[in-house]
Amino acid sequence: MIEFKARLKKKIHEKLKAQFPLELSEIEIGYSPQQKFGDLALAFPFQLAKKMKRQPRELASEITQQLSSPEGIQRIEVAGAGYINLFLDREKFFASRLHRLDRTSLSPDEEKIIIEHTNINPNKAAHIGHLRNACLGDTLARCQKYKGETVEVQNYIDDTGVQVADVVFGFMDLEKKSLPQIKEIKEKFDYHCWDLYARVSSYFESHPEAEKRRSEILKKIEEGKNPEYEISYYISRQILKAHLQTMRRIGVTYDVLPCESSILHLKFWEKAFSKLKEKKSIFHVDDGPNKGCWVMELEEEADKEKIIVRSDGTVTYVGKDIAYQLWKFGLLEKDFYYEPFIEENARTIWISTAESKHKAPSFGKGSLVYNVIDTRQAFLQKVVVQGLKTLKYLAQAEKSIHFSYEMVGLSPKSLKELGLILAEEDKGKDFLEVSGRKGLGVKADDLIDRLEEKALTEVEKRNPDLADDFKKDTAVRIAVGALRYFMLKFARNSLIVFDFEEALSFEGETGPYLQYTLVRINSIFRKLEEREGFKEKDLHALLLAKEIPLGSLSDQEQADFWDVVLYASQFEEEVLHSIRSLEFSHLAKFSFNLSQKFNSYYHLYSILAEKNREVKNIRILTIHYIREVLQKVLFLMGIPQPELM
RNA sequence: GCGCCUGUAGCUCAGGGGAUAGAGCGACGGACUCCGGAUCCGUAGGUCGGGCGUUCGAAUCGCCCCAGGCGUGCCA
Repeated sequence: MIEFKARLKKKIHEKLKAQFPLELSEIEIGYSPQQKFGDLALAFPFQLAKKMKRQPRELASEITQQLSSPEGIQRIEVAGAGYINLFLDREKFFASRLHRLDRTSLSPDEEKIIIEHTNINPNKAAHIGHLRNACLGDTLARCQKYKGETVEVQNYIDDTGVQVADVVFGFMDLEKKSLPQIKEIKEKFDYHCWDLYARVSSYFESHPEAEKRRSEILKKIEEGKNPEYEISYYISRQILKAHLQTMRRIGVTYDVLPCESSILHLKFWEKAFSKLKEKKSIFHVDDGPNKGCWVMELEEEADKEKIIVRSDGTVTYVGKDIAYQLWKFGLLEKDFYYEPFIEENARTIWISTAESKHKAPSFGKGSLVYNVIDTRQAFLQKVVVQGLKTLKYLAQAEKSIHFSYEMVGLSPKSLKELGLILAEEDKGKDFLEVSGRKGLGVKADDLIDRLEEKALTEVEKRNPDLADDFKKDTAVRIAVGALRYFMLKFARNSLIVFDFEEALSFEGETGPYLQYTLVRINSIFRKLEEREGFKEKDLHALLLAKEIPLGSLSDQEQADFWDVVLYASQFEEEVLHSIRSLEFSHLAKFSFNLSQKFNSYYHLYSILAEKNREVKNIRILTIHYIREVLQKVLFLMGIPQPELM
């Protein structure tokens, strides 16, 4: 539809530009709200009427005369106060859609796109908030790749921060364990650390004197070659592996894992620091409360300054982030080394190192960078962009995009289900923030386990005779479908108050509903083959038709057929719209609406039982078209396809 | 205080300046001698937080109020 509209727009402009003051960009082609108003609608006569000081309706009819019937358009009508409604030539349009099924009208705009997402501190298990992040980031990556872009997915690992140090403290000082003893832990390691981290946090609250030990651990981790460092290294790598495995379960993967430890050892910050000083992006403060710090003045609030380097000379998190952002654009004049971290489906995921030991691909040097981080970090992301601006990297500042989204909260009901007790201060709240520090949250693997369990029960109910492995595999797909759709269906600025009942639902607007729709379509094709020997090649023969003779359909069926086909044809527009607005709830909505339209159609028009060959063939082509679109859109959302369910 | 975000049906949420504001859940009532009922059809349910403005046209844009959330650390 994108290329169809583009051609049409040009044609309209050609025909009108001599007589009307109309720019190509002013012609917007929208969709009519109802079939009786046609398929496409032009509203520009309203603007034109104003410009020319004339009646819109009158102008619209003049324009309609002038346009006659462009190619592909069967009829043009003036409607309402001045709309021009276009009726497509359905037979030609549908045939051309079928011919274009394996082509795309999208094309890349960038050299290379970098998407950073997930970024979980490697000191505890992943939770539902992280799942939202990963689902959004992964869907963006899939859509950009579909568009034809070169995409690199980075997952930043903060392996030297206080969170990891806290768990080191937990193991060494609270549990009194040595590294060999830690390695013997049988329990799921990320789960063990989840509890331990919460214990450490509350320990620090009641034992302020332990602070000293905490800073000592931090220092030792940075120095390396001591038990604290060895343990921290073990923890962060072990938990990172657990995170990657969790994400693998829902079909999310990465290209490279840049680590903070590498940034530290390779002195990325020092390089960035000298650049910032050189360009006077940051200033040394000589007196006042921030005496001794290096600060950046904030664009919008001139009286406020953001500390980049503390008075003791250590750099803050934002400072390191600026260095990392410069690296992503290839502007730092420094680079990481890499080694393979794990193999996944015959693909290597690389992790950054401080030494050159392996031949590795080149990463970074993006032309467009997305940072998928929740909205609470908006301020810091702004500071990072301002860093680029003050360094005069204006183009890159424009191309640093904070893909922000609201957090996932917990309803008091789901807390109760988890057996967690509300703190006094939290009573009366509608929702609670997920907090790793407090151990407050739904662990990602727990949720996926529960989804799989429920899906398995449902599969058992419907298909008791299938092989166990097959049932299990199907349940996994359904679970992933349910989870990924759930994470995408909300607009990104909408706070998700997590509720088990809602998340575990497989009916209505859910992933399984979409999967079920596809399974149904496939089942029709399977039966066509079983009962009538209708094969792939027979379908291909039908697809070649130059025109589809819709005359054999009843008026009502023509209308119903057209409703679903015209909608399905908007797929790539939806992809583009979702990318541009970073709003993948559009894509989710589209897939759901399309499924709904199919399901209604399905109940009205039988395919297998239809006697009229022409009618039957059109129906076969219709559901094939829907299937093709639905498969693509599900893939973009990372929703797997079950064979049966 | 300042900045960002949110307010739409009982609940959860969609709505890209355009024609009669839509789904899902829940409630109630129905559906094929069947291509899979994880489905479909119908009914009830709305001062789009309030006000003013811009516009041929506002849930959508602007301003002001009201209510809520999140930022605003020499934490990350």
